[in-house]
Amino acid sequence: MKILDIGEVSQKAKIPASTLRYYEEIGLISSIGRHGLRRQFAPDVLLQLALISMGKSAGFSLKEISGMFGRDGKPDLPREELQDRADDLDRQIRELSALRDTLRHVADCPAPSHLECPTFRRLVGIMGKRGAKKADLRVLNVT
Amino acid sequence: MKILDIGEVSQKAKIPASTLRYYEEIGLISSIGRHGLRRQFAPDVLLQLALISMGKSAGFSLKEISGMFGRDGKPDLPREELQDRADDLDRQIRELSALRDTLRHVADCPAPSHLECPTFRRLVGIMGKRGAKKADLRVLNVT
DNA sequence: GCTTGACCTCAAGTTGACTTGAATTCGTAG
DNA sequence: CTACGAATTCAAGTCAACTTGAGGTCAAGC
Repeated sequence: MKILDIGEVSQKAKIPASTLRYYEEIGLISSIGRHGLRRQFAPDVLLQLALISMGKSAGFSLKEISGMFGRDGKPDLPREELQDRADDLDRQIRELSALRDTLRHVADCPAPSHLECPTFRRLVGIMGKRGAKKADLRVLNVT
Repeated sequence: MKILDIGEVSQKAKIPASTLRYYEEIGLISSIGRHGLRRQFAPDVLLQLALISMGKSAGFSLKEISGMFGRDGKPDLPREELQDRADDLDRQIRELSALRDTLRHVADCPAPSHLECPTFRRLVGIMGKRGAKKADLRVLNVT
């Protein structure tokens, strides 16, 4: 179990040291000791940081992320809540797929205004799956 | 083509009027006139707002979104750039899928610390597709 | 033993995306 | 004609997630 100091973590995870300090400050990750002043981390922190990165790219706040795989990789949340999050992600994945297809269509379609193009409208329409459950509120930023 | 005033747009899109004003201010959408003081919008604005919502949930900034489907639904960006964005989305969709699977696994797996669970590590490992192209930088927040 | 470079702390600053509040202006219903 | 409610402007405030800067500390190499 090789111990990493903050510089190595920063380099391997491509995250500035200041951010790692900040993450520790808010309890998202934790250092395992010091070498002089230097923070030392267990190698697992790299895995945690990967999770954090994914969580962020899914639009979760750092607070939510720390609830999902807290300080030591154990979730604070009940199973049901975790399944709800997963369901959110399914919805979001469908949306992103529609967005991706829309983007590719826009890149190819010669129509002058896409708002008039039926293909475009159909693609965007995929978003139109209504039914605002609690889950959607986060996604739609309706708080 | 029925014209909508800001209240209707706000209600149908579930977006506060203040936000709509803000979006107009930054040139993301545009109103088509006034009725007294009240802003009026073309119905297409609802489609645009759906796109904006998707773009946001994909992690794009409002500035990027307005580059993709600017003020009247026409992209400012060259095709190549749009395809790059779509590629980003593909990557992100893969990540979100991994995250979703990880979440479901965490909800089910009885292991005390997930960092020790091989299934967990494999799932998170999907993220490990390295090769930091310009595109990844945004996703990874390495600017 | 001294220098150097990477790290430290702590407070303050930044950015993006909105929201809030006070004072004002319409248009419609009564 | 007046009251009402829904919108308006504009400046200022908020929040999350970091970043920056000044001034200090340490351990490893020469």
